Parts: sequence; C-alpha cells; structure tokens
Amino acid sequence: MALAHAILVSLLDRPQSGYEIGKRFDRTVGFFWKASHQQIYQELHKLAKAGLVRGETVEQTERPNRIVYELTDCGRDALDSWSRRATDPPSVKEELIVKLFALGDVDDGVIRGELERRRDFHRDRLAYYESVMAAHYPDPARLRPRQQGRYLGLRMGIVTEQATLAWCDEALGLLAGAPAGG
Amino acid sequence: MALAHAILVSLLDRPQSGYEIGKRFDRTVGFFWKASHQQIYQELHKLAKAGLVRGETVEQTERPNRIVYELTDCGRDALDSWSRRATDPPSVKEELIVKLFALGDVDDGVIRGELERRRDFHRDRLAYYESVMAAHYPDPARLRPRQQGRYLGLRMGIVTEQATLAWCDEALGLLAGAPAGG
DNA sequence: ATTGCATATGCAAAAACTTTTATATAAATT
DNA sequence: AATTTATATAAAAGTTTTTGCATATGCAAT
Repeated sequence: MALAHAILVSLLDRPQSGYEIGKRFDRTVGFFWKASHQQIYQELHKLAKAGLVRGETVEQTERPNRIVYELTDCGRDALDSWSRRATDPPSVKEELIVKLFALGDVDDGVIRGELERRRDFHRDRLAYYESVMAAHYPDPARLRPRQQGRYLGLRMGIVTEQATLAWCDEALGLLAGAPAGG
Repeated sequence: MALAHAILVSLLDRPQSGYEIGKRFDRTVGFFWKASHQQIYQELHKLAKAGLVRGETVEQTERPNRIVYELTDCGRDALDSWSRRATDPPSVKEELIVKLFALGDVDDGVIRGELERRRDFHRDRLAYYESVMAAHYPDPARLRPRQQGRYLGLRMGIVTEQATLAWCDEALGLLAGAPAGG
C-alpha cells in the first residue's frame, strides 16, 4: 500500500470527494506520487471496504452526486502505524537516462531533442514551484507543522528541479561539443 | 515496455546472461530503473519469445549453465524505433514527502529519524557515484559517445544526490527549530 | 441553434508492469 | 556450518496504466 496512504493523508485535512482529492493531488503530492483519477476512485473503494474511510453520498442537482469520504478512527490508526514504519526508498524511473546509455548506437540528434524538451519541462515545473512558494510561503521561518511539511515538499521540488535543469544544460553542452551524427 | 528497453540497451555492449545483466544493472542503469533479477530473467524470456533477443545455452561444469543472450536484428530495430519515440517523463515515488504532508498529525520525532536515515542514504550514494566518477571518468572532455551517455548518467546521479542531501539538511534544520512533540 | 470542448463526477475491466516468495543446484568463502 | 556468489525458474500477489463507459452543465465557436 502506498497510494492508499497518500489518499489518507489528503483526508487528514478535511473530508473530500474522489474528484477533489484528485484535483489537489495534481497540485501537491501528485508531484511526488502520481495517481490518475481512476486509480483514486478505485483506491477509495478499497479503503472504504477495509473500513479506513467512510463515504457519504451528497445529492446534487446541478452536478452528478458526489461521495464525500472521511477518515475513520481505524483509518487514523492505519496512518499512525504507517508513519512509524520505515519509509520506502525513493523510486525513480528515468527513461531518458536509459536512452543516454544507448548513445553511440542511437541518433544523437534525437537525444539532443529530448534533452531540450526535458530542459523545458524542468524549467516550467521549477517556475510553477517558485510561484507557489512566492504566493503561499512568504515567511518559512514561522509555519505551523502541517505547513512545514508542505513547504519542505515544495523545497524538495525546487532543489531537484534546479539540479536537473542545470544537468540538462550541462548535457546539451557536452553533446554539442561533438556534433557528429548518430 | 520499458525494462525491456533497458535490457536491450545493456545487450548493445555485448551478449550477456541474465545474471550478468542483473549485476551490471545494480551498478549502472539500475539507479535510474530498478529491476530485480527475477524480473530480468522473466523479461528475457519475453524478449526471446518476441524475437528481439536470441538466447544460447552455454554448458558449464563448475557453475549452473548460463544462457547468453544477444540482440537480434529485430531487437536492434526495436531499439531504434524506441529511441525515436518521445521519452516518458520521469516518474518518482517519494514516500517521505507523503509522510511530510502528514506533519502535524504524526510524531515528528519519527519523521526526523527518517530524514536522518535519508540523509545517510543520499550521502552514501553520492560517495559511491563520486568514486565511480574518479575511477572511470578522469577526463570527461574527451569521451566516445557510449561513454558520454554513461558519464551523463553519473552526473545526473551526482547532481540530484547533492541536491537531495542539501535538502535533508535543510529539512532537519527546519524541524529542529520547532522541537515540539508530534 | 448546434457542434464541440472543458469541467465536474463517478465506475469497471483489462492489460501491463512490478514485487514478493519459493524453489533449485553447487562451488567458494568465511 | 553458514554465508555468499553464481545461475536460473515459476507462481502469486500487488500496483499502475489504459481504455472505455456514463451523466450533466457551461462556454465558445460555427
């Protein structure tokens, strides 16, 4: 279990529907633990069946009905014991590095193109993180614990994006140095 | 498919047995695309069935027999077309950040402990990368393409480990500032 | 008006992929 | 005697991704 925990953590804030959880994911934890909305709905069903959350249907007239989920005591216990278990080491899947390992046998113009797209990607993401930082964390020295965690998540995003962005430039520089075809 | 491609890339160098591939994985691409040895054997079977690799049993007396796999032409074609397809964005699973999002509701002594373990983890890994760098890439300016790719992979490892290591210290500093119980 | 697209809301099933757990043999090393 | 290294397989369990279905409003463009 793992996505399950991310969902439970989201529900610590307040009860939410699957749709809301998905939306917030996209702006927050989702950067460190991706989940599609289908996955979230499915996981919520499992969690409800296991008794960790309780769902309540809210009738709506203008929109399809929502099912608002909240943590049960059992869910809180599960979160607590999860928080005390050793954290899984971070897992990364970097297809681009796999491609780099094939340099010499693949067209390096293609690889340079990918590196450029990646540079743009990291640049955009960094800009996004920085805008959130500016808007929501003007004074990091005094934050209540819940906000500290989010702030640190953002900081993690920022430092890793900065690093990978710099790496993209370095990689492009190196590959530009030897402008032969692949 | 993805692990499949990492395996095919490994076979670009030379024909290898599953065991060898696994061993090299652990020291190289595996840092960017994890695979257990069981996974590798299984994937090799699939690749052989699909005709992308060809396996040949080598009788051994002192050790169990090995099956040495090599790329087929078809496998090379597959690699080529894979290299031209858009690269998947990197995927990360950072359970630690999920836990940080729960700060305020979980024991922060536990979280600090995890952060310390993570700092050690990144410190060790950085040291490892740096040792490989010192041993194998003394002169990065003149490398043949194949080596360039590996060098860049290593560099990626180094810059991201440096960044996350610094982040761990920052996080520990912030959490030490507010020494309340969770 | 109508078409099409985006947003809001949810479900289900299949396919793909990864991880875990077992099972084997046998030499080398501690 | 126990552990590690070398070599490989298989089944099960778990997770993630993909694909497709549904309903319903609002908005923008034809």
